[in-house]
Amino acid sequence: MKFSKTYEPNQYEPDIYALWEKSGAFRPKDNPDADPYTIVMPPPNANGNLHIGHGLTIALQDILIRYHRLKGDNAWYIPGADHAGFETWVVYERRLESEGKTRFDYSRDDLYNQVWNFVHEQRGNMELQIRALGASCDWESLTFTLDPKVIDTVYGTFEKLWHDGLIYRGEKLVNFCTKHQTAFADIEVTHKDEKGKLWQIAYPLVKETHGVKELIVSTTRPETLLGDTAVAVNPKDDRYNDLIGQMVKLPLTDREIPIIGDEHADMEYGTGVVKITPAHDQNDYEVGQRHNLPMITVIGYDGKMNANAGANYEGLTTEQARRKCLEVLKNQGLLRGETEIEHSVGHCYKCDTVIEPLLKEQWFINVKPLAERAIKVLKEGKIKFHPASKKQVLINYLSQLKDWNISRQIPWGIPIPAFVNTEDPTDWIFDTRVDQPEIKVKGKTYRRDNDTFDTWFSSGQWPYITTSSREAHYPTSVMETGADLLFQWVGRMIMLGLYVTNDTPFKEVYMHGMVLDEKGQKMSKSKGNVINPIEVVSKYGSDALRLGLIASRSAGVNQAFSTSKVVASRNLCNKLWNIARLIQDLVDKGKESDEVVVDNLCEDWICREINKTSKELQKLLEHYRFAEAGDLIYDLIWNKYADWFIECEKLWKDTALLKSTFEQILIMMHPFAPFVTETIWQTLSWTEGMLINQSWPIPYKYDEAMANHFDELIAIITDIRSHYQALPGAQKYPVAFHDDPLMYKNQLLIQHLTKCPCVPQINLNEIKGLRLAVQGHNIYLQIPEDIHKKYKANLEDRILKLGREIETLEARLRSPNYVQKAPKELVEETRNTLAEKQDLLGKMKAEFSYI
RNA sequence: GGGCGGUUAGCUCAGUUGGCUAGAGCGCGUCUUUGACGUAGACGAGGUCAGAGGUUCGAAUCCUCUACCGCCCACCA
Repeated sequence: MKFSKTYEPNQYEPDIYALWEKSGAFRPKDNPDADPYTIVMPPPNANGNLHIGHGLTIALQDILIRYHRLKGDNAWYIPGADHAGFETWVVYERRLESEGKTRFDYSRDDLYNQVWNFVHEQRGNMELQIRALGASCDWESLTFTLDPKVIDTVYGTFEKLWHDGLIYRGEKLVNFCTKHQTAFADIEVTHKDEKGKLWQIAYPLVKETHGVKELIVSTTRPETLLGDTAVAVNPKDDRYNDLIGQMVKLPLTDREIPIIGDEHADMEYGTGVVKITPAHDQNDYEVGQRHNLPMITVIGYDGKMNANAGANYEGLTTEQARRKCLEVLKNQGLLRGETEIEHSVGHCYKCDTVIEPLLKEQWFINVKPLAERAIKVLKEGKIKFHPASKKQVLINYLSQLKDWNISRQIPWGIPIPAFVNTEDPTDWIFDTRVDQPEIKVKGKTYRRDNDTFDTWFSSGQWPYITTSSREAHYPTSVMETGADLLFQWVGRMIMLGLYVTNDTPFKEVYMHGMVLDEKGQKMSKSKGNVINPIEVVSKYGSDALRLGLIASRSAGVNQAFSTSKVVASRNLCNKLWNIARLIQDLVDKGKESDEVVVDNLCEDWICREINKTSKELQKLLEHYRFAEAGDLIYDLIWNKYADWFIECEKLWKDTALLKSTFEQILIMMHPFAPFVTETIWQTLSWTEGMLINQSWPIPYKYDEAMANHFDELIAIITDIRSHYQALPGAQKYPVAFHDDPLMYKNQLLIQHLTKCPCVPQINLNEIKGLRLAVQGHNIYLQIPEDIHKKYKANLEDRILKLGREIETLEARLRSPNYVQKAPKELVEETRNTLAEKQDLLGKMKAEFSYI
């Protein structure tokens, strides 16, 4: 294979990935002397396409995994696929709808099988996309969330919770979507602030007391009046507390309901009287529990008023019922006013239907003991968070967490392994024979619960399920996922992990923010601003996407996608490619020598820079500072290696060192740009094996003084170039020096890098021309006097600038506080710098006066 | 109502424990057809680090307040 002029990612990426995969490079090495390093991939939806967020998540995880693999750890990156219960079900139900069918046309088992086939038709796509992103994951360990081992573990956990009394079945108010016909956990409900109305309605007292004839309640939902079973006042409220125990006539009905005293009634709000509808409002439900109030359900699961609402209202939607109630109340003179308010309304996160709190029998987890344990562990600092602030946010959330409803009324998911006695609805048993609608136990018939688990109940167990075949890999090293999943997923993994394994599921958590569109807007299909990562890959390459995504991005912060960053990254890959092309060329033409000898300034210097970068890179990656790490390697490759070292080596042509340094650079760059680095490795004539399997570089030996000298040379050369650019005309003038060993030894190099005509050594009495403003050197551009005069303004600027710098330093040293209190080295350094600058200024001024 | 985060160059953003001349990419200006790369090279311009106060020898960085902008949680009838 040869190096083409530009790097064409598409030409190599699929083959390179196949090479890795076939060779088994993604499998953990299981080396007994090495440390395990484990990342579990948050499983993408099995039947979905990857979005740009997956691009980021895989980039971050794969950088860590490849880095640790190079460091010699037993790196294990475990891929997954999520059956995504509700998400997938919504997609499938839409498809049924388009065929004119509904879920009620089939049995649950039928539907399950249909969706199973649907998902398996789609599934390969997602996996191909993960490959295109370069994820070096162990495909043999791929776990699908409906694999038998997952279901077994989930059932085991359910059983354990059952036996420990942490699972209960109860009729409670649940968040119900009347379109999707299923309940949700609290966290799945999207709350939106909306404009609404607050109506005041009079409830007449049955018996006038102390001159009070009626109570006025305020409500945003007049239609629920039909289900009221009390009105509440605050027991401390002197206006009303002597009415407690009296009855009011419930308008629109012939019922009489009691006035009760309860703290829930806020004296400050409205009239201080609140209607209580235990069957349709969470607060009222709790009031109802405290006061043993009857619960009257007036809204059915279809979202329409039911028979309890009375013949006038039955069959109406809540919206229609609301209008009718208001109209009748108005006619009866009981509607006493309305005010505009803004209040928060729960919506289904998929279809936006208003979530109806409805009474339903469901399985709940008593989360309190689980949450308390998680809080304890978090407070002890057992799990490190990035960003750190997320830890407290999670603790706050867990502290107020309510019991978790894990039942879902959808057929796609893990069936709940519970059966009820057909003769006795309170007799539930645990049994895993969920493929049978009915079972017989001890002569009694039990019917299967047709509900499935909340997907997060199984995902919450992901770390110990996926690592079960290699126990040393649990707890996993780091959980890298989106910041939006802190409560939904991370919190639950911690709770369930502690409960089932007595250990935290991971040692650290890294959370990335959302990738927004270029304008900083959230991406969504409806806005049409979605960026497809695979399109970016095919246009710029997988590495460019990866580098572009991690650039300038810090933990937990939402940030816009930037095409210009992807382009810059693509250019970097091309740069690396061309460095390879040049080095290969030099190697081909050079003589055989494999001994690495560091004998030029630039060589000491590049060895030092590589060592420094390697050390710093390790530190940054261990602290999850991906963007800074990316910048650092960029700077090494482009600004140091290519711009200085390679330029110098065009003269020295030390092929052994070129080979060695370039290999080190490829290794360090590999986690960030796996494809181009491996492609280069496979293309170079002398490299063996695969880059992915190499070891992190060992530091070079070099001479620090030599490296420092090269820094001086850089300053000198830069100054010369700067003058060439600023001087009138395009003429390049000789660079003369006096009493300057560095210059003496590097004449050739200076000529090569500045294109100056010559580098003469001169005597003291020959000094003339323009002194370079480089401390500790006597270097002069030999420019004619007339040019020198024309250039006067520029020189004055330089002298003034130097003067300002000196003033700053002097002011600092004038302060006795600074001299006494600042660290000694710092003060010493300031003094030295000042002296050098003063010396230089003196010389420049003296020489300037000749003009 | 509670909590979290942001405000740094024209744009998008970095800036770890306070330290000397505040960085990057893109954009901008001038120059360069040097056989690795024009997806390039060289040089350069551009910042009162939102505002006010405080701590400190020293603050973009720590503390307090203010303004504006986001996000999350919460049962406000």
